Amino acid sequence: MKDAYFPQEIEKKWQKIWEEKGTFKTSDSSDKPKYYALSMFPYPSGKLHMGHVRNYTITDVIARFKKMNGFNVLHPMGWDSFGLPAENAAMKHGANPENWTDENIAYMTKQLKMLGLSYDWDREVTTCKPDYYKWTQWLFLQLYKKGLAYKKEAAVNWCEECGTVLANEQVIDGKCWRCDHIVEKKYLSQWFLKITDYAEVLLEDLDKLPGWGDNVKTMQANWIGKSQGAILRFKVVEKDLEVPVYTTRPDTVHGITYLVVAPEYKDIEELTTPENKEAVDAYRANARKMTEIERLSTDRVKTGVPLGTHCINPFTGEKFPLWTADYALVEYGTGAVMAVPAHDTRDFDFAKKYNLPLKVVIQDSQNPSDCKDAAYTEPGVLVNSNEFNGMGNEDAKKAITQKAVDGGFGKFKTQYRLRDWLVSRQRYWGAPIPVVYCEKCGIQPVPEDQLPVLLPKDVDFSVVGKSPITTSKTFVNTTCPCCGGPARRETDTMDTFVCSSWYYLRYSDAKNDKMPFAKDKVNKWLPVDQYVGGIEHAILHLLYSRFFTKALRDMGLLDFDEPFKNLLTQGMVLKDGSKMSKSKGNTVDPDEIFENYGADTARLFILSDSPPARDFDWSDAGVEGCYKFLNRVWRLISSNADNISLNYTELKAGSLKKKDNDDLLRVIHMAIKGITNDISNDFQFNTVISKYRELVNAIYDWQNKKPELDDEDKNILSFAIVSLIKLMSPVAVHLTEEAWHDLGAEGSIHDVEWPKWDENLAKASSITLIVQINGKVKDKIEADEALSQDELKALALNSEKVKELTQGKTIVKTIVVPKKLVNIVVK
RNA sequence: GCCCUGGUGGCGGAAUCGGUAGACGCGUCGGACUUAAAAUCCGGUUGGAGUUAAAUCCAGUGCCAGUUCAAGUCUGGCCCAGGGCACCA
Repeated sequence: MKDAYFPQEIEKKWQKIWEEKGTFKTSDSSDKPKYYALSMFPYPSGKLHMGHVRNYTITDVIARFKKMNGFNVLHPMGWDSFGLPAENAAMKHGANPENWTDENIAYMTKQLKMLGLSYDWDREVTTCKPDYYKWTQWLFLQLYKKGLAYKKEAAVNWCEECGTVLANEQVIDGKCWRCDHIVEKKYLSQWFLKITDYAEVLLEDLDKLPGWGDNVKTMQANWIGKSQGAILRFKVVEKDLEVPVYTTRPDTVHGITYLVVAPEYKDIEELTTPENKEAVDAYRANARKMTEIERLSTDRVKTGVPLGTHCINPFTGEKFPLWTADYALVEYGTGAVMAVPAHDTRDFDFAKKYNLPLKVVIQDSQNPSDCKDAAYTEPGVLVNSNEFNGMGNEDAKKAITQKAVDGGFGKFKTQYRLRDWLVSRQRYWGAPIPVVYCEKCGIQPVPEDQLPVLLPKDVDFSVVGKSPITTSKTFVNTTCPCCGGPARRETDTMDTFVCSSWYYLRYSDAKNDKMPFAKDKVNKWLPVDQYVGGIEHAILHLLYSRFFTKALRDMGLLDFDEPFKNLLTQGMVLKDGSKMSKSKGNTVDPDEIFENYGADTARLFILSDSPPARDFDWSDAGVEGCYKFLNRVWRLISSNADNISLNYTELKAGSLKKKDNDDLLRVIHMAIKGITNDISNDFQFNTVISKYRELVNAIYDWQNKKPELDDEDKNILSFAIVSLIKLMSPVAVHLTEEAWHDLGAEGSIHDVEWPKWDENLAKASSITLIVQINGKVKDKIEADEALSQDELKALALNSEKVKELTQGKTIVKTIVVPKKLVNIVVK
């Protein structure tokens, strides 16, 4: 074994050997229980960043740990390779998105291999390749057959910068998720996936995911936005029309003093009198011009105009006016709101501004309010509400809705905020939506035996204002699969999130050319046992994937309800307290770290300083520290190469004659126990690495006190070093392999079993008894752990310290915690 | 406004059940080795009081109460930071 540690040399060597020997291939047939460890696959943007390094290292260590613990592990990797950056790069450089993507994949693959990740590359999936997107298209057709994919004209989010529509989930604070451009509303005919059919079960099944963090589950629950209430219908006085409203507060129905419809409400023109038309039209035109951000700003002063017509409250017979105001949203509920200014803060503000009346119908019986200064929105008892007076408002919600049901003017209603998923994109670099339009036959799905619908090559990427794909004559013009007549192909492609909604299924059967995956294989490997990725996908990818899994289950393609059993959302990688980004110029290039320190140092460091779920602050000194530690480990092994034998005798409790050797044996067992528990318990890799250091420090300390080693010493040292190598092998994958072979081992360290500990040895030989007086530590006594509670008590009371401090005081009582502590309570 | 997460030394962070607060590392200070430096090794490092040095004592886990023999940990009420949702009726 060489004296000095040369990571660059040994890392390349082992990467090559592992690849040749297929060390990390996964077999479909194995007696071992399965374990599926998965990182969110990357977009091939060009180069890995530290966020990738962190993500993949975490998953890799998990995969290796599970493999050593007897699992048949699936740990695959692939590329989320459709999407706009490739197309933008193509437009800028006159290249083809495919070439740009391929080059990036090749470079990033090389980087992943340099990191020493244990992927089974035979299962690689690349979403932009026809052998993958054929099945994305096939799945789209299955959704279409089930009525879960449909086309409709709707107000949609449009990003001018990206030249395409976006899903609701891709609009962040009124801006495009990708380019930050302000999103506009457009009326367009677009393809949607009917995720709303699954709103209830997507919400309910969050309870089946104890392995997900509450933060992600709450974000999804908020996004789905379930509320329970009622639809109430109000007759219009001047017209033969009704206005239905959705409300969660039917208990306040007697307090309605006006009603608001959204400026885009479908019957608004009918509901406007000729005298009010001019003002209403102007208001609506103005609302149209406003951006979503302006319109949805909560601190904006509410505005509106009266329509001139009125409704009748069926509960009171009272007549009240209709208004239009942009605080009513056309896309939620019915697009109309019953206004109860006394019990809703928004209605209160609006009523105040326009001097609309206010009627109190709910009161806190202890402390009634007249609601002159603020709306009363807390629970209470009904007043001014006819037969419901005196009823608690929660009961009244049911009773009043029931009256509306009985009277034929209302019903109970559960409402969700979740909207259907808009999946068409007016871009080239995506999976073409497999549909053609025929003048005679209408929308026709492409027959399955004609899949894939390939992306055309004869496109002009320099076009502005439309999708490049529309410039391909060979693509656009086609024949109708139904009548054989001339037809036009759909030129929209699918949102990349469609491709990524099922890739984790494909890994189970990546080479299948008859099906997206075989049912037995997908059922064997899925659900994913541990999914690791960034929090930014809390709603987008993770919600879409859950929807896909449930839809595919209902089609009989698979037999499980949820795709990801456990989810670890890793924190961001920061530098100097802020997120690494090119614009801030605080990025660290993984290549430089590999070159200067090696991949093992990078892996060790990225796991060392913070628990995986928390943000990680990159520091150059920290990297240096990890590199030094690996050198220290290397020296420990290389300087002892002659003293270490892989054929050491197994050491049991009491088998060692020397006290210091027995102590070291205990330290080793404690390390095995501690490290195993830290990984098993939420993957606390930062403390795992502390324990590596403690073990190494302990071995050095032990050795520094021994000028000469006899047979017993050599035996315990061998056990110590072999245990250390095994424990470190999931993290320092190259160094441990090199050391393992230098010590004369035959097979790979990555095929050995995880070490086991003996409970009797995983603790110190004696205990430190803590002696407290009134709960404060006053003394520490080394004691035999076999001592009884009475003996411990006696020991504590006999301590000089205690005698001194209790002198002249009364001992009220004494609490003994076995093997740990004695607390003496004195007055 | 609602929801989630977090708040512990100069810094990152540790502390299964309520039972030694600050593991391990970074930084820093001192020492050894060296002609010197690097590398390496050894030691100190929460604050304050105290002492030639020690011993020792006091305070301390965002704030205020509470429960308990004992609270970083449990309960109630706040404050702050990060993230999510938001005129959703």
